Amino acid sequence: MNNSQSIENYLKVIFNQAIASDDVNTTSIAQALEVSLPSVNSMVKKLAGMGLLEYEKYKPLKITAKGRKMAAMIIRKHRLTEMYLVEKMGFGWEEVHEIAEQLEHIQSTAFFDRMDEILGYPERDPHGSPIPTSSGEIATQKFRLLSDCQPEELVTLKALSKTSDEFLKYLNSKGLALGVEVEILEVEPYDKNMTVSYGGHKEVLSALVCSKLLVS
Amino acid sequence: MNNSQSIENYLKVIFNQAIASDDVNTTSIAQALEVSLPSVNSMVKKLAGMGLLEYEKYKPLKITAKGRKMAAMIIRKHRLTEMYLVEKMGFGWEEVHEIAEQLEHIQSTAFFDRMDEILGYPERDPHGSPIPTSSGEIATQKFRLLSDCQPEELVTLKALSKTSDEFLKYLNSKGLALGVEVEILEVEPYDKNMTVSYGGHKEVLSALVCSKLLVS
DNA sequence: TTATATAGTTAGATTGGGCTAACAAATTTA
DNA sequence: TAAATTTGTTAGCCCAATCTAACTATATAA
Repeated sequence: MNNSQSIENYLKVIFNQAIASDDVNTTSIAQALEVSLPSVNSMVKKLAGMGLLEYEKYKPLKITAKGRKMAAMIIRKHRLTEMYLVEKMGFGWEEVHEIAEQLEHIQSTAFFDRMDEILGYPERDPHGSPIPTSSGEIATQKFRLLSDCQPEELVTLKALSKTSDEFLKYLNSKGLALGVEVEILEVEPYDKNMTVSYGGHKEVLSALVCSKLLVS
Repeated sequence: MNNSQSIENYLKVIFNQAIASDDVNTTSIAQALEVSLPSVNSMVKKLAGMGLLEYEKYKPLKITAKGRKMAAMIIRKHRLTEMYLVEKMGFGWEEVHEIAEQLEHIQSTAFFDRMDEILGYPERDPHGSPIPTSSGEIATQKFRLLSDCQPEELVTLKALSKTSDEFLKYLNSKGLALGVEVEILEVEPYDKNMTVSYGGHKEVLSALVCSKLLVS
């Protein structure tokens, strides 16, 4: 068996960091997975041996095409699962990450392909992140941050950038969901708090919140 | 984390063997899991240490109430999954065992409880085996073997005793499914082959097949 | 009832994935 | 540019789960 859960978790983290910065460093992997640096070091060597990474001592890591593809398949499983749990099993978008973290390691591709089919080949998961296709292609995110928008703009909430259960619960409490149209009324220059309007009422959103909302 | 997949697999096998013979021996566990005897020996000690088994050197093993309950929860996950895959995802009954073997190790009980709810709290899985409740109760099988029936009896196929993909495919090819009414026409004394009638046609079923069909 | 076969156990090695402690390279910053 | 900090590496250990080889009980059969 070539792919353990451990290997898959490393690959996923590395893939995600490669999107942000192309070069990946060992320390950030260690932090993301909450393991020690030596653990990362030895796993990185193993992944390199499997042709999933390019590794040279003391140099930044690079993920290979093979590694990228394998990571995409894991992320596909994760995001299809999240979508299925929300759409077909009635879970809330704040409940599904945890469950999908476990299900993404299921080997059977038939299982996920059937989910995909039942869902009608969705392009995005419940948090607006793109779902890789069964051939490993993944759409590039092309949304703006709400925090980069100006007063008087009218935008639609399309996705979230750094989610967590708490953040999702906060959004629930504010009635914010994907697809909601938001008008920017005012930006406070000092702390970048935004006063916005949606669903017929006004809200003040902090800079922290606005930096996690992707709109178009 | 107290329950690894390995522990769960041992427990499941031990539970199943305890149904058949109450006392369980090490060798049969080793065969079922395809591991060596020393591996079983050390795992058995660990399970005993966890209070799931009673173990004394050179004596037959006994599963404790705690062990039985934990095994029931794993089997519940397995059988609910099989039912869900067949009823809600369109898989054939010969495809689901493999997938359920993996899904049964998912921790989230909410996931399985939701399946249960969506399925309407089914009592049996697609192969007629009872599904333990969320509190760990499991219905006792009270069917007869088709091979124990006599000519002129009219029985209904209720469950299967020793399934495999090949056996299920064979049943598919013969149009045999749970709920089918079968009339026993003749039993050949020499080899116990049965001539039966169902769905408007006659078939001859071997003793091997008849010994795997549970009827009432 | 003794010999043999079977079942169970122990000792010790191996592999995967993790750790700490100690050290080396690279990068920052004074 | 030299010193200090951060980042990456190596050595060596641990634990879970497996294995083989060697041994001990128990059960079976001559």
